[in-house]
Order: sequence, then structure tokens, then C-alpha cells
Amino acid sequence: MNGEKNVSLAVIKRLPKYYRYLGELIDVDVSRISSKELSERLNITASQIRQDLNNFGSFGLQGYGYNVELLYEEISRILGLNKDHNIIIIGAGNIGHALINYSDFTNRGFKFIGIFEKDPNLIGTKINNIDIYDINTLENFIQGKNVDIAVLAIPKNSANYITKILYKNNVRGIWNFSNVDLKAGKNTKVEDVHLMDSLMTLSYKINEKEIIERYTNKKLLITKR
Amino acid sequence: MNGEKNVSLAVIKRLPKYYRYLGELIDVDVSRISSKELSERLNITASQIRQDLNNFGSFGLQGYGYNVELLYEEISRILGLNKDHNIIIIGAGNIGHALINYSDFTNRGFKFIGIFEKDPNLIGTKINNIDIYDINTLENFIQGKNVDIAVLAIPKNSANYITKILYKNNVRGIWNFSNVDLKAGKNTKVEDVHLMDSLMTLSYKINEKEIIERYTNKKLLITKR
DNA sequence: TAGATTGTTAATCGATTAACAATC
DNA sequence: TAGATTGTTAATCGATTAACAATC
Repeated sequence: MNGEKNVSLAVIKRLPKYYRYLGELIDVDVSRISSKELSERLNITASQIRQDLNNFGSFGLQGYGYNVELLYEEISRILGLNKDHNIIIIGAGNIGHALINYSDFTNRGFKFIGIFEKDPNLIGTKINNIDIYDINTLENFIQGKNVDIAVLAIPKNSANYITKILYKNNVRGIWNFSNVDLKAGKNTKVEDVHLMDSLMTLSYKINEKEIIERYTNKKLLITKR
Repeated sequence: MNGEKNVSLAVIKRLPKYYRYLGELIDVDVSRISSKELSERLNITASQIRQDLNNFGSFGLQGYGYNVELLYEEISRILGLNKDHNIIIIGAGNIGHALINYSDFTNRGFKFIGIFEKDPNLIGTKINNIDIYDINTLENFIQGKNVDIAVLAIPKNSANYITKILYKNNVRGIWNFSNVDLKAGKNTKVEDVHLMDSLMTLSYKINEKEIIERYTNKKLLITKR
């Protein structure tokens, strides 16, 4: 039972970038690339790129580099994109709306199969041809269909109740847009998208100089006393 | 000119979580908390929490812990949330739409002051009482108003052209939802929100076991030969 | 064959955790 | 005063970078 080495999340988070850029190369008929060239374009060291890929296998050729199409295919498999995934959306608000209409997901095999809402005015209608169901039928639906991923796009006060249902019914992944921190369940992985956190990070970045100045001065003053 | 120590982005990314949780504590009238208690709730070691905060100052008291309200205030200042920020949105599509309607941003001092579009059917209309302007008037608008942050929510083929305008006019930050990797400009910071990358990461997570198995087996086979 | 570039081991760097004296 | 918990220094761990032998 060895061989079960874990790959760090930092590595995984870089793979979609490689994948995206390789896709662009294919579009302009580039068939071969070295880690050095990738490195210059992606602002990641060549060494790191080679290390990342070698977590999964030896996809290159000495003296040649990487075959673009082949590497693209491999990364697609590593990311699980060779399989279809069924997605449901919890919450027919703005975010749910935006995601449903984003065709890139569908093109990569992510299939929206239902939306769940509590607002009776929305139940029974459709968004982009996907049915909106009563949130109370959620558990039943999951038990009947193969749900891989649930998008959580509801206010935080209802999030706990819903996630319990998702964990209990072994939904494989939660894509969390709600403003709560979820722990992964026994059989359920979680990926957070905290827009508010992201905006706050940007706020820090644009004010950084001033902030650092203020706080380091304060610390210096205290230290000097 | 010393004292200009830099704080790592990993630290900054944790601050909004502290901030959010402290806000929740205030709501339920908790006035004091230790790093140990925070630690249990946030799944971050107490040591790390203390290290993070001490990048900016000494906000606690030995034998007591932290005053919740005071710490909340300090983090708010560290994140630049004590100031208002003017935001414009480039692209009146689904994402732009979703963000505009998300009141949490407004409550934290992020003020939407304009939307820019190229679709003539949308120009002149409003979303949530914010005007939609012709994208061609963007540069003029920026020169006349104080734009802190531009949200980039347009297809990638037009992204390059627009970002050039933003850099040139020293917009302080770009919140990038477009499927391109932006480099920070001389005076412009960038924060990426790559939804597609995030979804791919989740895809990896839910398929991880199988993926690791497949690839480590492959490597073992190769090694054995 | 000579040149290029990989895969991989070793060195470095940075971030996290542990430990503890200072002090409320 | 005794107990609790900070701020901070030191130790550990993990991730990134450098170096180079293997090999196309």
C-alpha cells in the first residue's frame, strides 16, 4: 500500500495555468515547447515546471522538450477533465445565474443538471434551459441522480443546513461561493471561492505601502520606548 | 529607509478569515478571545495566528488574549477597509451583473460608480441604478474620476486592449475575472479570480485517489523496466 | 557526434510550528 | 501571587531553485 504519495495543492493549482497556455499554443499550431520557453511565458521557473510535471510522470524528451498536444492531454487527465461531471446549483441568485450561463464549463464536461431554490416564484421556471426545483426536493434528487458537484451559492445562514444534506448523501465535491468556511466531509471535497476575501486582498495590495508604513512605524515607536 | 519589511501574501490571505470570524463574534457579543480559541475554530495553529498578527503589531495582552472589537478594527485597517474604494466594472455580462448586485461589497466601502460595455443595446441602461457607459468612453471617465479598482469581466480576446488603458491611467487595482493571466503594472496591482481554474482544482480533488493511483502505477512500471 | 533539454538529486529559501521567557 | 496567554526566538518542515548526469 505504498505508492500513495500526495501531491501538494500548490502544484495542482498551477496545472490549470499550464493547461490553459498549452491550449493557446495548440490554437496557433505550436507542437513543441521546452520548460524554459514555458517558464518565460508563465513566470514560473523552468525547474518548478519540470518538478510539477514529474509528480505524475515523465512527459518530456531530453534534448527536445514537450510535445504540446500530448502534454495538454495528460494534464487534462490529471485534472479529471476526461470525465463528465454532473453539477447542481444551490441558489438561483446572481452567482448561480452567472455560472449557468458560462459556456466554458459545459465545454469542459461540466454538465448542469438542476438548480435548487426556496423562492416559490422561481421554482418551476428555468435558467438557460435548466430546471429550477424546490430546495426541499434536494435530498431526493441527489439520491436519484449522480451528482458529482454541488455549487453552494446561498446566504451563509442557510449554508450549514444544506451542506449537511450534501455530506450525508456523499456529493463528491462542493464548490463553495457562500461566505462560510466549510470543512471537507468524509467523502466530500471542498473548493472555496471567497469573493469577499479576494476583494479584501486586493484592497490590501493597493494600500500596502501606506499600511506597512503605518504599522512598522508604530512598531518602531513601541520598540524604542 | 529600512522598516520596509514585506509581509507575505499567505499571511494577507488569512486576514479576511480572521476578520470574518471576529465579526461573527461581535454579533454574538463575545468581547475577548485567545489565539488558542481562534485556532480551534479556524483550523489554523495558535502559533500561526500570533505570528500573522505580529507582522503588524502587538494587539493582544499577556494572560488575557485579544479584545475582539479592537482586533476587528485593526484588521479592518490593515486590509484598507477603513477607506472607501471606487469601483468600475468592465463588461455588463453575467459576472458584472452578479457583483453589482452583491450588497456586501457596498457595505464594506466598495462603491460601484460605473459599468462599461460595448453592446449598444446595453449602453445607456442601468444595473441596480449604476449607469452603463460606452466602453469607448472608458479612458475619459478614468481621467475625470477617481477610480481605485476596475473589475475585468470580459472575454479574453479584448482583455489585453482594456488592461493597457487601465495601466496607462494608473488604476490602482484590477480584479480580474477574465481568463487571462495579468501581470501587475507599475502602479497597478492585480488580483485574479480564475473560476475555471478553481473548478478544475475541485475536479482534481474529487478524482485525486484514482489519478494518483493511475500515475504512480505508471511511474512504478517505468521505473521497474 | 555535438547540442539541447529533460528528469532528478542536492542546496536553498521561506513558511509553519514549537518552545518559552516576559508579563498581564 | 498563581495562572494564563502573549510576543518572539529557535527548530522543523516543505516548497522552490540550482545543478548536473542521463539521453534524445
